[in-house]
Amino acid sequence: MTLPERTVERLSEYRRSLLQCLEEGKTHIFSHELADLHHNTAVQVRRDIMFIGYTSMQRKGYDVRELVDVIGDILDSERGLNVAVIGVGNLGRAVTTYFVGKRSKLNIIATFDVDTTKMDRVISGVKCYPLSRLKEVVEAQQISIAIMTVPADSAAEVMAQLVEAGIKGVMNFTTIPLNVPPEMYLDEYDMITSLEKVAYFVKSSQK
Amino acid sequence: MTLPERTVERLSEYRRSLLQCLEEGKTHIFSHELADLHHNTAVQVRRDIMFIGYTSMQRKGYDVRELVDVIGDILDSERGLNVAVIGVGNLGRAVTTYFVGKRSKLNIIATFDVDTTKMDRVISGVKCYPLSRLKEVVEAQQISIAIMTVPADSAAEVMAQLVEAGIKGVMNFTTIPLNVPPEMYLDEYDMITSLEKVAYFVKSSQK
DNA sequence: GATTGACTGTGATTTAATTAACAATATTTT
DNA sequence: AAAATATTGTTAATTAAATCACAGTCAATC
Repeated sequence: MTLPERTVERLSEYRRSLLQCLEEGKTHIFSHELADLHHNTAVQVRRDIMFIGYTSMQRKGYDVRELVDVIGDILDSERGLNVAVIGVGNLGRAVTTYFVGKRSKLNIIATFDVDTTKMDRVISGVKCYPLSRLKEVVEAQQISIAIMTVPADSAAEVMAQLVEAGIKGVMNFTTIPLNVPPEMYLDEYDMITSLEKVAYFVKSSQK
Repeated sequence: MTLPERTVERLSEYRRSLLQCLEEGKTHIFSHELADLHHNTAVQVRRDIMFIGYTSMQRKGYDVRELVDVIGDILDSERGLNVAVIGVGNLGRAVTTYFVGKRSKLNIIATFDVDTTKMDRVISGVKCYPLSRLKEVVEAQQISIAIMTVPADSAAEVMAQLVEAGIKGVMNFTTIPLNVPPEMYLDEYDMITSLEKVAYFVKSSQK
């Protein structure tokens, strides 16, 4: 059984808040509290939690620790997954520093770039390799996920190399939509679209 | 009438491809061609275009130029909207350079940061102001949209200042969900969630 | 000039996601 | 210990989004 996409997203977000709760020493949390933290309703929270089959201490709210663990069982792979960032521009650097240090089963363990002057640079402890060594490094280090932050004009070509290298899932931040074979999971995010959407709704609300 | 959120997103994406077509001298495009460019179906494209009330030259496909203009009428504000980037870290810089130069009715015209050593630095032609001058600059330059790229721990406080300054729409890239008054439009994007989602679907597909 | 083929535009249907409604349960209050 | 309260888990209803199915149109072909 695979969960609805939106539920997966929300679980990831809930977990972040729950970990925060743990740090603050909060051991139990009600559905409406979790909802309030996420522009969300209590019913939605309960529904999401129902999907993963966890059930609470009735009337005391959810046990934060347990819930974190159950979400972990769902979202994380047992041994963790290795991730590479492709393209060490501003965005690539931002993403890399963003992730490193976040406790997680996802480890960014390599970055790649065509620009050989960037080789062996280390960003937040992560080493940069030449793109030509992609396949070799991906195989040696068992990297299964790639984050694409290359310029739009090289995206298609680089994508082909990722497929060839055996990457299983891609997070695409370039502004052009990419095509991938069906067995590969692809998620795309386009900042310009997001901003245009904000602009549209701002505009609509004003008149 | 406001359009469905997803339609708005897709229109923004279509426009990008259409502009690309124009550059290549392609004057007409079929719904299925546009669909193929966007992991999408021809019906969905036609439905989206139907929403904006444009109708094609039957049988020749859509007139690319006209369609770009119609989408512009929908998405863009007449005089354009001014945008500020709040937080000049890696991500803030990436976003800024990303946007500048893209022909668009959205102009990033200022960045803000608390770190005063960054003042008067210019990123891709955009000047950096101290956060303390937010309200003043926002009013003087009629900035209506903010892109939040500050560290998580200062996000809530900065958000309050944005509200106070009269910002109408916010694109939030910090990892904590923000609360805004109902008249303000907020869109949030969380890279960690996206990546965890990719990991989940990679994991699910493998067993 | 009838017939075919290639598209578009759109009502009807299906599927996915959210929300409402409420029974069940545990806790506190009276 | 009965009544009131707060909260969950879940079925049913609703809404939003995507897809199907097909009539209508134009241009090309027979």
